[in-house]
Amino acid sequence: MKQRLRQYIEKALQACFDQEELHSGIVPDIGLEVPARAEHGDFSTNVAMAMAREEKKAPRKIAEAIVAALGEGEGMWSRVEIAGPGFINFYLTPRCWFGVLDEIVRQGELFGRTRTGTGRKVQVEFVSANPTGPLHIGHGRGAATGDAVASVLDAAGYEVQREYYLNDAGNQMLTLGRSLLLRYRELLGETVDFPTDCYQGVYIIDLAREVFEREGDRLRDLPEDEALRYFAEYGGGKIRDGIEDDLAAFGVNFDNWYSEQSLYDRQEVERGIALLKERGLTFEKDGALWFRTTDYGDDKDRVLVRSNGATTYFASDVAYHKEKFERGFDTVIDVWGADHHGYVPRMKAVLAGLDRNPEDLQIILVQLVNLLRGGQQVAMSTRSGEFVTLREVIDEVGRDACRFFFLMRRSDSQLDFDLDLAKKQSNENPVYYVQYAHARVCSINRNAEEQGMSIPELGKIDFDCLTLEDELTLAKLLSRYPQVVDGAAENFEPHRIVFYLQELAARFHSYYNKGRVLVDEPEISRARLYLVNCVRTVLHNALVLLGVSAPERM
RNA sequence: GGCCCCGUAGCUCAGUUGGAUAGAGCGGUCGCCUCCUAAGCGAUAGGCCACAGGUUCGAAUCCUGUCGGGGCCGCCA
Repeated sequence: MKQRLRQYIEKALQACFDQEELHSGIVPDIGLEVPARAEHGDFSTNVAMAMAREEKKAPRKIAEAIVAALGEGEGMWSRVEIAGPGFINFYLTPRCWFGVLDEIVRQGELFGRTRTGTGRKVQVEFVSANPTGPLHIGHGRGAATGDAVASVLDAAGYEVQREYYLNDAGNQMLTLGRSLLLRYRELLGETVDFPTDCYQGVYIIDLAREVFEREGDRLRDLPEDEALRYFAEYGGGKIRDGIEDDLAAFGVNFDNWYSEQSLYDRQEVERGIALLKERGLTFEKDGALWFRTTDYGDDKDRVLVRSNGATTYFASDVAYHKEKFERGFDTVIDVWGADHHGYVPRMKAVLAGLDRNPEDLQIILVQLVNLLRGGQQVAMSTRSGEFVTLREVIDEVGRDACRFFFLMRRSDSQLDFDLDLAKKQSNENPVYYVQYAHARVCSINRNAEEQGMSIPELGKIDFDCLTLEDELTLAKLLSRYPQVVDGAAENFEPHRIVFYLQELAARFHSYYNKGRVLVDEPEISRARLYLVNCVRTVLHNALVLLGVSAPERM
C-alpha cells in the first residue's frame, strides 16, 4: 500500500521536474507515515517540507505543485489535501483498504512474511550458558529474545541459523568435576571442606547422588585426575542435556550446538592467534601475549595467551567469531546479558582486526530480570546456588505467559517479572487478553458452522457490506502488520510484535462488543466472518513469531 | 575515576527512526451480560516527557552538561 503510494508521488515529482514546476531535479527519500490523528488522513508525506531548502520555495507552494501533478490515483484515494506547514495528506478509499483482506486470505500463514532480507544469511547466537548449572530466569529472557529475533528475521526473509555456543573447555569444567567429586566423597561418608570456589547448588549434590547410585563406591580409588575427568564429563553431559530439555520445554530449539572444545581440537584457536600475530596486532608483555584492541577503540588491550601458557576465553572467542564468518554469514548476532557489555568493544576489535566491518557483528544486550513475588523482589545469587531456575518458572506460570512477559519490554530496559501477575487468569494479564481474541474468533467460527455457514472463500465477498468505522479501522491495522515485522527485524526489537498484538486484540474486542458478527443478513454475516478470520490469521501469525500458542478455546 | 542502559500519567511501560493537540495497560471512579466466551467493552480523572543549554521550519526523539536509578570494569569463564 505504502509502496504503491510512494510510486505515485515519485511519478508526480518527475512530472513537476519535466514541466519545470520544480527545478532541483532531486527526488528525495519520500517519508510516508501514518499520522497520529485520523483527521490527518491515512498517509502523510513531508516531501514538500524536505525539499524546501533545495527548491528555495515555500513548502506549501511545492506541495501544491505535487498535488496538481498527482492525478486521480485510479481509485486509490478519495481525497488529497495540503495541511499545516506543508504536509500532503492522503485519504484512501475503503475499497483500497479492504483489499488487504483478500491478500491475507490468499497468503494465510505466509501473510506478514516479507522479502526484505532475501539472499542474506544471518546467525543468531543466544543463551550459550555455561554447562555448569541449570538455566535460570535471566537465561530465559535471553532465550525468548534470541528466539524471537531469529523468528522475526526469518519472517523478514533472511536465512537464519540459531546457534548455542557451548563453553565446554577451560577450567570451569574441571571445577564442575571437582565439585561433583567432593560431593560424591561426602556421600561415601567422608568429611569434606567444600571450597567456596566450587559450585554450591543442590543440583551438584543430586548429580553426585546419581553417580553414587549407579557406580557405588567404585570411583573412590581412581587416581585424582581420572576421577576429575570422569565427573567433569558426566556432569557436563547431564547438565547440557538438562539445558536442552528446559529449552525444548520453552519452545526454543537450536539448529546448531557449537563446542568451544572443538575449536581447540581443530587448532582453530592457534590459527586465530597466529593470524592476529601475522598482522602485527599483538605484542608480548609480562610473559603474556596481548591483542592491541585499543587500536580499534577498546579502552584496554586484552590478553590472548596468559603467562602460564594457557589461552584465555577471549582467544577462543576470536577463533569462534572468525570461524562464524567463514561459514558464510553476512551478519552475526550475539545475544548477551547486559553485564557483558564491556566485551563489546573488544569483539568489535576482533572484526576490525580481521578486516571485517564491525557492523557485521550485532550485539543485543539483554538487561536484568527482577523476579517479583507478592510485590517483593526474590533474592538470587548464582554464587551461593540460590536462584530460581527457568524450569521452575515455566512450571509455575506456563510457557506462553513466560515468553510473552519476557518480550513485553525492549531488551535494553530492565524487566520486572511478576510471578503472581503472570499466573493470574484475569484482565490484568496481557497474555490472555491477546489469546482470548484469537479464541473468540474461533468460537464465532464454531457458531457459524452450527448455522451451516462456512468461512467465505477468497473473492466471494462484497466489501460494501462492511460499512462500520471499526471494520475499516481493523483493515487498516491488519495492513500494517508486514511493516511491523520489518521494523522488528531491522531493529532486532521483537517487543514491537507484542505491542502490535495488544493493539490488534484491543480493536477486535471493541468491535466484538459493539455488535454481532453473525446477523440476520447472510451477506453481512459472511463479510464480517471474512474480516474476523483475517484478524485471527494475523493474531496467529504474530503469536507464532513470539513462540506463544494461539488457543482455539479458553 | 572510566564505560553501558534507563529516567514519559499514582504503578509498569510504548512512542512508527525529527513531524501536527503525547499514547496503552494496570490501579481509581462511574456504567454495560434476554445477545457469537464478561479472561470482554464503554466513559472519566490523571503530564513542566528528570533538569539546563544547543542544533532547525519543527525535539520526548539528535548533541553537550548536570542530577537520580541500575549494571560492568581479571593474565576468571
